[in-house]
Amino acid sequence: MTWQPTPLEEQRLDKLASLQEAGIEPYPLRVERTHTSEEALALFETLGEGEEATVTVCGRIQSMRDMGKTVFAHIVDGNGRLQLFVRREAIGEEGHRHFRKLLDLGDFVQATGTLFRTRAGEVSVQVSDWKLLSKAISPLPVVKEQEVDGEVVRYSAFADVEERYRQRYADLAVNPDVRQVFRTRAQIISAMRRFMDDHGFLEVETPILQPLYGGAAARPFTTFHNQLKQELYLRISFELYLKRLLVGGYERVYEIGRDFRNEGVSFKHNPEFTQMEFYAAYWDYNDVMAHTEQMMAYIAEQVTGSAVISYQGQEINLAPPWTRITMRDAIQKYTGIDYMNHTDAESLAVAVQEMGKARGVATQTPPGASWGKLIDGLLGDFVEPNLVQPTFVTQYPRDISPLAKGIPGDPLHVERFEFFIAGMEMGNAFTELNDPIDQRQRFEMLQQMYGSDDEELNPIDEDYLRAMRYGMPPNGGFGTGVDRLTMLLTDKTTIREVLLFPHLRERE
RNA sequence: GGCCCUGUAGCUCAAUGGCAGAGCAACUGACUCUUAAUCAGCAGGUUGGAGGUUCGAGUCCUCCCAGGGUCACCA
Repeated sequence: MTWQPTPLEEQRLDKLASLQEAGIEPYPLRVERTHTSEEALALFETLGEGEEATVTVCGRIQSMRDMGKTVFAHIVDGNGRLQLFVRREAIGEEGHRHFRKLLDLGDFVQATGTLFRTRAGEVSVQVSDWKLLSKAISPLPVVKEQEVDGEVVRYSAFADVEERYRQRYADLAVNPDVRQVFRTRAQIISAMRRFMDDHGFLEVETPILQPLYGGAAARPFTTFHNQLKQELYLRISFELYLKRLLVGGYERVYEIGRDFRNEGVSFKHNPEFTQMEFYAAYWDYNDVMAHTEQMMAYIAEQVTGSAVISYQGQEINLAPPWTRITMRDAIQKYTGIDYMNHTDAESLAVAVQEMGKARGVATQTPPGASWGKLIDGLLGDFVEPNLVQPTFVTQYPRDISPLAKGIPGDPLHVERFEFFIAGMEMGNAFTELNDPIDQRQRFEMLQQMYGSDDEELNPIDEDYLRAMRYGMPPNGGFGTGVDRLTMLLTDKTTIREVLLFPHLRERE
């Protein structure tokens, strides 16, 4: 949609013209900053009696209080804010008038002057010269803040969630706490990367555009390469490529990147999301569990200063060791059903229905759901919400775990775990299947289970099987959602608050 | 996709079916150090969109759009 200036924008365009008439360049090329606001404030504290310091600072005008002869303005820069004290005697009649009349909230300015403390006690810049750096045409939402008993109270905050997401730049510009969320997110990823690097893992990048998709049960996005005349899929996981690298001789690899799943959006689902997966040769899922709990505690400590965090008013302790419970015990504990007494889908569905009736709760046993799917459904409905403290749920049904190694003597389970924190699934891992014959059978079993028109059915990846036939070391693998981890460590209840530009429906 | 809720000035919000309002921002001015500055004045609207009921609709009805919640779906 083309831009039609609003009346407020027309006023600012008029000011822009006045500035240019006065010979002021509204979008100059060069900036002469000597100090950030933070540095300027620190510098002032080091000054001795009678000492002076001149600084040139830059930032966006956040507030302006015009007292006639004197104008007080706060500018905000990357890490803080600073008050400008603009006095007519100090900068001359014209500079004073232009500052008062032609600048607006939202403009970027540069100001030069000496640091001093006002009568009210705030360290400020006594401006002797200023320069416009960028004229803002559209008014940012006005946010006023006041300090009451050390707490910052905000007024008229920009709060409409839809507009905040659609215009994240404006959200970030006026809401410092939002800026902080994404700093924390960067720290989380940085700490995760450090932990992996320090444990001998090699960071790699594998294809996002893939001729075949796999590694998860999800519908992919499809696209097309014109010159190759080839249909391509955006990856739904990294798994099959990372394990090829173990065949190639790397012992420990990981990747942090974007996965794409063509599914519904919700408070914990976005069509593209960030995952970290790793694979370690000679590890089994017990080793992966130990690594997981250490890593999560490390990240929390690095980011929040403690392995004990607060999420939605609940205290959560990420320090190892975490609770470990088998799937069978977990289901039994929270539903009363021992699914080993119902080892086929039909019988288990009956047991689930009876349990639901007895407890007066709705249960879902969709026709055609496999035994494993039913168990997974019970986990999601009855167990997951209770797992507030970090918990590993271990030993998953084989039929929903086609890439995990079986447990010897147990035809129904595999060495797989998921871990849960704050009632949310945070990750998935297993002792990886490295037997190419078994793997082919698992893939073929899936083909029968899903039916050929089910889009969640992964095509059989013959190249992956070929790689495995060259010999893949036994290994443990792991995947976790970085967005959900960020939600946890920033105390946010929706994934959109931790994505800079969450996906929204197109308007009009 | 089902159900529920929401959409009014740039921002935050009012308005029993009866003249669309307030605060902040803007604009005009006053003011010797203010900090949600203050004071005086002035302006700002297709009430998300399209229909309908009614003498009269921001308000009631239908459809559509967008968002939120919830359920379904989603390893």
